[in-house]
Amino acid sequence: MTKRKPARTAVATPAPEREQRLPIEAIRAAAFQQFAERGYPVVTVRDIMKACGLTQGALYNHFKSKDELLHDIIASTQGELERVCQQAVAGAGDDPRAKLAAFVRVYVMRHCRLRVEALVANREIGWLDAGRVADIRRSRRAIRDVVVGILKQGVENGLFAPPLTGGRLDLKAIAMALLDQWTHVSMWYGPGGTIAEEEMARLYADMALRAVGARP
Amino acid sequence: MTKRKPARTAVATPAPEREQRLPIEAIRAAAFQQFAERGYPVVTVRDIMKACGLTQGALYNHFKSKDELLHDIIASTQGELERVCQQAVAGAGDDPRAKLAAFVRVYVMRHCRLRVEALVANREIGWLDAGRVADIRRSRRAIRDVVVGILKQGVENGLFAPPLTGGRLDLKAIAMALLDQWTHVSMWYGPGGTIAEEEMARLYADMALRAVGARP
DNA sequence: ATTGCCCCTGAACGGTCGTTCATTTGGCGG
DNA sequence: CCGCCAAATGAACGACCGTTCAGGGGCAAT
Repeated sequence: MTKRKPARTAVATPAPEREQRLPIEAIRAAAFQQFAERGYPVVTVRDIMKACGLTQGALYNHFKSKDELLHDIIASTQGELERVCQQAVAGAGDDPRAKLAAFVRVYVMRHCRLRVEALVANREIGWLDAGRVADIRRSRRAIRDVVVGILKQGVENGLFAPPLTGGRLDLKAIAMALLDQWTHVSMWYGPGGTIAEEEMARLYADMALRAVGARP
Repeated sequence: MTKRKPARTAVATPAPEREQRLPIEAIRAAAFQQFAERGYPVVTVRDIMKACGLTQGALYNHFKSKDELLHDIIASTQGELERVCQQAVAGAGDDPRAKLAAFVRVYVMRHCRLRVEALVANREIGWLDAGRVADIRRSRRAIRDVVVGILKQGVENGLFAPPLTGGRLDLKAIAMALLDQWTHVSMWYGPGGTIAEEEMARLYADMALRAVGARP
């Protein structure tokens, strides 16, 4: 994100990368990579299109604007995240401890494995104009509410005993704190690290269950 | 951060804001505000200077470049954060539980109170060029190592029993996870919220002590 | 009154940006 | 072999960027 010019790692193939089947998919992939590495506002349309072997003008055969391209790739990532999270919870039985563990496992592993996509979806959302940003925020709130729901169930069943906030129980704040932790794994987890995704997910699940005071 | 043009909230005073004593301080304050609201790359030099009643060229009487301005305000924030964190730990006695609680308290309260500064220091660091980013990263590592040190002491004294990662104890990963949580309070905590800074700090300290398995 | 200095002004410069569009390309059904 | 149309080209456009710089006060010391 530091240098403003593309890194140009190698000059072996004049047509960079291997040919993607659909040009629109190649554009999406190149945009993901470049937005993640250098940030939306400094990545130019020319950069993206050069990275998939086309010229600037060709972008507008597939997207109305650079802004729509960003929304497209963020929305697809965010939508699938919401889907897999809800699916993980739904398939974890009735025990809120199992639900929370399943949620953390899916959420953290996805943020490790799809590091680039998660990074773009979480960091570049602010560049969308007001109209497009609304449904992304809605999806985020939905995910947060899934966590709040699990916590609420656990508290009602007497299985969770989370810390209080000023004498009161604020599950929304706790859910935000936990989600911040899980989300930002994508900022520093690297495949070069010594910890496998599986172990990462386990660590975070353990910490979450302890933080909310889950009965053993 | 969405709109590219300054918000222009009111037109009451043609000279916006009240007069700051030193122009250089006014520039710093305006830059903080604008970078936090809209992001470094889309805030222009003209925007910043207009916000403190000057014209573009005057910036270069105080800073060598826009880049140096960003580094200046980030480095001062980061430096003071490092200072207050180390001071909090030093003045908390020998019990690692008290040290950790004191650290979290200072760190979280600072990220609530100085929301704007924390936001800029954490989000805009990537726009600095490689030379300037180095000492910011060093300071961040130093802060992380303070946390790792507290955890290590607690484990050695048998006062902390943190979760394992693949059979091994990875204090660095745990410290990163906790710091992510504490740092990103500045992303969603607002003075409009119903939770006071004090209670926020207490909540996060409670969660941290539970997460690392502190003995009661 | 004059000097020197600091600070500010605002036009100007060379680039680069997102986007448009007239034109060319290329593959395919007939 | 022809016509067709979606898709790609690359020059062009207007706007705006960070930075420079010659010129112009204002004010303290001389």
